[in-house]
Amino acid sequence: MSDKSKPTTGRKVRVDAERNRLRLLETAKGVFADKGSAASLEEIARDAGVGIGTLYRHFPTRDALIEAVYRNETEQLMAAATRLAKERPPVEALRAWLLVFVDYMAIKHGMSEALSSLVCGPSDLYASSGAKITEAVSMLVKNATANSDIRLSIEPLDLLRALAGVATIAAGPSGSDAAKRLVDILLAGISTRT
Amino acid sequence: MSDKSKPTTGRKVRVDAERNRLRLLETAKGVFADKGSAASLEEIARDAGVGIGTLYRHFPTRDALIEAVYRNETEQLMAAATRLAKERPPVEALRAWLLVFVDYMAIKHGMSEALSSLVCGPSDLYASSGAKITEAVSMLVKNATANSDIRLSIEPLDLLRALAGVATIAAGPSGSDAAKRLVDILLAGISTRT
DNA sequence: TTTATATACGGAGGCTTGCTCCGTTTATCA
DNA sequence: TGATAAACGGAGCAAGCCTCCGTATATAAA
Repeated sequence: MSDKSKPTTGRKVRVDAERNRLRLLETAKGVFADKGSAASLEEIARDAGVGIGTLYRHFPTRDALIEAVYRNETEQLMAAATRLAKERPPVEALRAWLLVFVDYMAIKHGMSEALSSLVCGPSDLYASSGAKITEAVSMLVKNATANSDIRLSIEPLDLLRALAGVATIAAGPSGSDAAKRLVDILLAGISTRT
Repeated sequence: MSDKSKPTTGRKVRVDAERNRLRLLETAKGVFADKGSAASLEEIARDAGVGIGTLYRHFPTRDALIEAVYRNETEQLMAAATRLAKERPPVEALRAWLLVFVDYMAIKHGMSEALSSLVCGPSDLYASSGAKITEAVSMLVKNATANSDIRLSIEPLDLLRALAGVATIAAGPSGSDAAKRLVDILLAGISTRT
């Protein structure tokens, strides 16, 4: 993270460019949360007070913008995974993290949609963020299996996909509750304890 | 099903109208499967060899078309539920039906997306089809709980939502396998047997 | 068979949105 | 204080959604 984004030139990054980039990210976060990731990019540019051309220069595709917006969120999920792994016994850490995941999806309405694509990734677009989340959940799962708390007969990511599915489809508070109950069912389903 | 759609008049339904209706349904099924339910309606009309106006007369909204396309599918799901409930013990019937559900979602790529909306229904659009599927899964679940095979701590529909989520997000054969493993985990999670 | 007419057809056209291109403006550096 | 590389931003084209209405035709009556 020490590069100035343009190592090929001596010029510093212009402050207006960086400012607009941040304004766009902030605005996009709000708009995506409100209207889902299919929201109008023109609206985002307008709300951010920049031209549509500026938006497209910073983020050449819709997906590039989405990825940038949610990179921050995925990093928080990663951090939570690391912290929980240290603080709690394996299976509890896993449960707690899954609940954190559900909360993230619930709070940011539109985010669940984005996270779905992200968790999936037949496209390479979300590859880096997706890889991080995979890493997080895999670590938690590995700890729990090593401890013989659970037997895993499914890809760790598929657990997230199921949660993402419920949260995506049934948005709102009731969907969140459903997702939380689903966490218990899933954990019971893969538990070695009777 | 004995009405001629226009009981207010003596005229028969014109054969060209019915033919175009069927062509549109058939074409839409293919295009939705290929490109998801956001596919261009103009393309569907073009492929079906009719004008865009004709498409809109038969199906005033995109959702009307989607609903019509998948009504047939949901009826098959209903039929399968009824049949399985008669032929097998409760919990097996439930498992078998969930697997049928997964297969449906896997085979028709684009359908999973439509079914997601359908299974959800904050909109009334898919109300009738959604209600049928709810009915089907509820019956199977009720049988199994009455038999004390499972304890249900979650809405039956949420089971489908989880499956839909996995199938939607991870399309293709691997997604299908994942969804099938998920069925086992879910059933283990709500089973009363240790 | 011929005629009358209800009904369906289909595309032009108005509108919105996605995305590109390029002339104008401005922050940086010498 | 220029020179200039870089960013800005909106005009403009393409594509899609949906409506409207003149034209074509299947059906029913004579």
